[in-house]
Amino acid sequence: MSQRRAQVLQAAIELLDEVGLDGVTMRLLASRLGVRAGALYRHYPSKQALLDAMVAHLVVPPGEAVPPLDGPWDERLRGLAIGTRELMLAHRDGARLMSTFQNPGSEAVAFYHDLIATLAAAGVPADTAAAAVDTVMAYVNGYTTEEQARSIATQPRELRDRSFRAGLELIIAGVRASLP
Amino acid sequence: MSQRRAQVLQAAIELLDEVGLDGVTMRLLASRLGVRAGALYRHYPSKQALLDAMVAHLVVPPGEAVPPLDGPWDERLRGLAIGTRELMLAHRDGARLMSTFQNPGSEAVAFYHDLIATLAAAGVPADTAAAAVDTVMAYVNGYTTEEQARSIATQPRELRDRSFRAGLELIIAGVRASLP
DNA sequence: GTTCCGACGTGAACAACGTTCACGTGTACA
DNA sequence: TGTACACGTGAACGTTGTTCACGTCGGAAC
Repeated sequence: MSQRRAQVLQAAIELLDEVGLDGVTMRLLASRLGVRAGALYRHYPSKQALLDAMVAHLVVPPGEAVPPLDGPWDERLRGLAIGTRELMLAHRDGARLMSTFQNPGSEAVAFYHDLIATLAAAGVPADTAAAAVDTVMAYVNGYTTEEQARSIATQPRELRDRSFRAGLELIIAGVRASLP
Repeated sequence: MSQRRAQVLQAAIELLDEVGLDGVTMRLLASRLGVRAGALYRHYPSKQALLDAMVAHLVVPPGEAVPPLDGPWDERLRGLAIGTRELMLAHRDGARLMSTFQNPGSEAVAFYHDLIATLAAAGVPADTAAAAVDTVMAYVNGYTTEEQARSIATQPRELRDRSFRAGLELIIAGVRASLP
């Protein structure tokens, strides 16, 4: 990736945290870089392409390895859920930003299948494992999206954490109850 | 509600099903009514107000009673989840539209508390009941949002129903396992 | 019957958005 | 010295939500 391209991406992420997703404008981003809006199209063919690059950069910060995914199956499921939520909460409107991403990406798909296989190896029936992962992901998306949409002047972080964990443990208990 | 106001709302919902949420434009909506865009502001102070009215109309079609909510607690929880998803799937981009709504509305809050009280009366501890409702709602939102975002050229409705039900039963099983 | 009012709509404008394009400008390499 | 390339300019285009001074028309009041 070109040097300038990376600078644009970096500035876009910083701008996101400052003004939120709706505030990220090609003109405003350009002005932060001391440049006119048209110049950005030298580096990204469209705003959507830039948003996609932001998601990819936030999901897998280059040079960082994916978490090991060890331990019993419930620990892995918990790790997936908590890690994903943490990723989304790390930036303003993180959940909404992720949902603008349509292209799942081959490594994300691979990660998904790995996780299911891992659960299966840990004793969870194949179809239950798939349902468990899907359910947890839907839950995390739904919970975190609403959490960030209404994050102004509501409960403190600790309470939201507790509430999130309570729902997660409910799902895990359901998976456990479905084991042979 | 004024006569014309209701016509605008009706046309907006029809337009939503035709062109999707992103296609709903004040100018296009006005042209469907044989009118210029500015005229719409006689009836709704902003586009957001119109979207809010659409959500309110779809959630509680005027003149229709809320479902009875009887039976054992798991039946009620199932009814909530399936009914909410059905509501969202009834219109194009329904889930995304609902999520543009910030104002929960007093009757929605009342419904929420009623449901929790109902679960409690059916033998679910108060905090477990609240967690259960929150978790189910987050799950439904997450599942249905993704479902509609990727609804083009994917699985048929029946398969998506089965997958949704599988996740829902997982959560219900989790609640059951948390009972004293 | 005239007057008045309120509901409704017009048409033109405004600011902001994403995007395009012909054109510059400087740096580095042959 | 010349040329290729990366980068940026500035002005425009079409679209969006929104505003506002101005019309029009029907019905109620005097």
